[in-house]
Amino acid sequence: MITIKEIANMLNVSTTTVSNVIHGKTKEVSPANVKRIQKVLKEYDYMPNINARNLASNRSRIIGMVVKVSGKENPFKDQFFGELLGAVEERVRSQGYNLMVYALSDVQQVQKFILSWNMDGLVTCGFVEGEIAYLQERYKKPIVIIDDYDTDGLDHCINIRLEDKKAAYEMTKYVISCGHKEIAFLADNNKNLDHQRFLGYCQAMDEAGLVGGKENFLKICPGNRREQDNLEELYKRSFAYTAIICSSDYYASMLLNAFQDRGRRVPDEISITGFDDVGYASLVRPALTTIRQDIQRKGKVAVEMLIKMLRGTTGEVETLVVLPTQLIIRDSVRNLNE
Amino acid sequence: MITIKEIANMLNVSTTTVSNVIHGKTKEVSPANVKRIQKVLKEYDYMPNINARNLASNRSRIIGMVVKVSGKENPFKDQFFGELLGAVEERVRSQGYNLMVYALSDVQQVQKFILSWNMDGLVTCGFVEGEIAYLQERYKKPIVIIDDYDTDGLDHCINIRLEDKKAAYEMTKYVISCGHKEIAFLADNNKNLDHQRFLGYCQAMDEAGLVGGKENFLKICPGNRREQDNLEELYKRSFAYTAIICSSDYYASMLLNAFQDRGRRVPDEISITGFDDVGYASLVRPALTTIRQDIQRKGKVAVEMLIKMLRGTTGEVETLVVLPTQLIIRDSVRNLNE
DNA sequence: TTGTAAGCGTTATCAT
DNA sequence: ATGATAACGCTTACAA
Repeated sequence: MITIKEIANMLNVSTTTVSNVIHGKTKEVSPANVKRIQKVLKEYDYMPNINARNLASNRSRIIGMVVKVSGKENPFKDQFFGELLGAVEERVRSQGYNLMVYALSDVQQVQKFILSWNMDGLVTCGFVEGEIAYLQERYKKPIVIIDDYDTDGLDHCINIRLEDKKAAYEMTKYVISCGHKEIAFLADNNKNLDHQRFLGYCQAMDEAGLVGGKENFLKICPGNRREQDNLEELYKRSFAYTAIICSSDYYASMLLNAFQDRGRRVPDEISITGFDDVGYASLVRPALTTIRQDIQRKGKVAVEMLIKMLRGTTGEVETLVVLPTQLIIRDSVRNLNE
Repeated sequence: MITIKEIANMLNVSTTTVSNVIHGKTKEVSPANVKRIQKVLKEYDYMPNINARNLASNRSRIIGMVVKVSGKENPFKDQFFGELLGAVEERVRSQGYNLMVYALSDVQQVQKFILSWNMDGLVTCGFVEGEIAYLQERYKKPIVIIDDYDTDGLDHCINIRLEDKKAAYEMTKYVISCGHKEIAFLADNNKNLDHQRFLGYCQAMDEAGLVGGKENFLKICPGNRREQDNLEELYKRSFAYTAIICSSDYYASMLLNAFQDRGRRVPDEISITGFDDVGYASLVRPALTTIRQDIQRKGKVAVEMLIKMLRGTTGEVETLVVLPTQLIIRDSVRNLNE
């Protein structure tokens, strides 16, 4: 690969002049030289050495996307993360940046990578309050936090999430409007966004004079060897309900199959709802009644907010973006009024 | 962030000495200095500036993953790519490299990025013969090509793919063994790996004295506004068959729903098979009879082969890896013999 | 309009 | 065991 210095020597000009042409500062260079230099640039297919450029200019044009994992899982197996990543990549690239991807379990690792590479900005997913604060303290550049709670108001950090509580509230209200009274809520934990969804469920139950609360929180434990026991137990407990609000399409589908395999008909005998509206939500049978979120947009907005901070647009950048959701009614909830 | 030079000044030693300690070459440094330096290193939380390191050492520890896209799609919406990426990321990271991800439609773009960043290696997906050759000519470092045909034997390139033809052959034979005679093959094109699968189908049909061939190739065109017309047409044509071999679970599921929505029962009235065994293959109803491939392993092997080339292990590195597949029998094929 | 030269933070060669 | 010092390729004052 040809370098600036080599070109400068070839043409008997200075590296400054070549550099200026490369960066389109043609006003500072005589037309004749612009031409000569551009010709060589093209002829030798000049490519800048980005490492050198970064070192000299103290920036990197790298944006990191790091998603938190526990254990050895592959988070991108989940359609949600895959789609999110794709949207982020597109935005990052089209804005002239480069995307580095990490699945990490430890903030210290995150710190090491973003500092060493001198990354210009970071998009994170799944880290919680203390962890973000840790990062924010030692990494003084923009951070976008996706789908987290309790991380508001940190300096140079932006939160992006859904109206989780409202969405779950509306879903629950819809199910109640179909005549259901014994309704459970299911998730794999009760923190962060799952907790918000749980709160929405509780509120709707409360307002309808029905009993929600912790005793109707069903915990699902997928991915370990007790999964089958867990499903069996959930199956048994499900007889106490006519409907179950699940915090993801993934769990809704698992339930769907576990129940149907055991001979329980959905939605005739029990109704099930999902969350996210991922690709297969409309593919499973019965098709899932669910909450749609626009994952693509989430990724896009994330990067755009990041870039806005990067450019340091003098106008203040909002520090929180809450994306809308939409109730999608399909076939997995039975109308008991009919 | 503290630099080597600063540490050296603080301790009145040379940068060489500090550098040696950083790299664990403690034999070349007096025990006393090792201790003093390590203490400062820890105390000030030294992080190397990777750009500087890369510039000086003429490597980058970056591995690029680039998947070809046409148009503005998000390839990572497809579970296959998501899972592949996750596996690649894990391997890359655990080997001490860093992953940069691009979805590109143009090899020239690829060239620009990999050369500018001085990437140590590349994993590609979806580029075809001429494109790979173009890259290989100007990028003299290891390239791993996933799921491509007609790219064999290029220098410093490794191919990784499935026994596509054999898998389709076996699937077709299985369907035939269930008593089917009118069997179609469905894909969105007839090139590359889809073509290989088509060939496997043809061979099985041939051997059984049945008629396969182009006239029973069904072309599906998803993702554009003619999608519904296309599905309607496929529905009509399907009456000529008792079974359809699809080249992906994705298409099999689409068909499943298009047919069932129109009142055609699967598998009672028509059988459908998939390919890949992605997550929802067992979630849709009827659960898909399909060909399983180990995507996780594909990604893992890809990176491992790449690293092997990188290390320039003197033993010759194989230039082609063909991964096995497995026929998974579920409920989407009817046994006509019973 | 053009050129000189310092500096970015490392690595690595070669003396000492 | 330790230290000077050049080199990596580029950006950017500053000078001419």
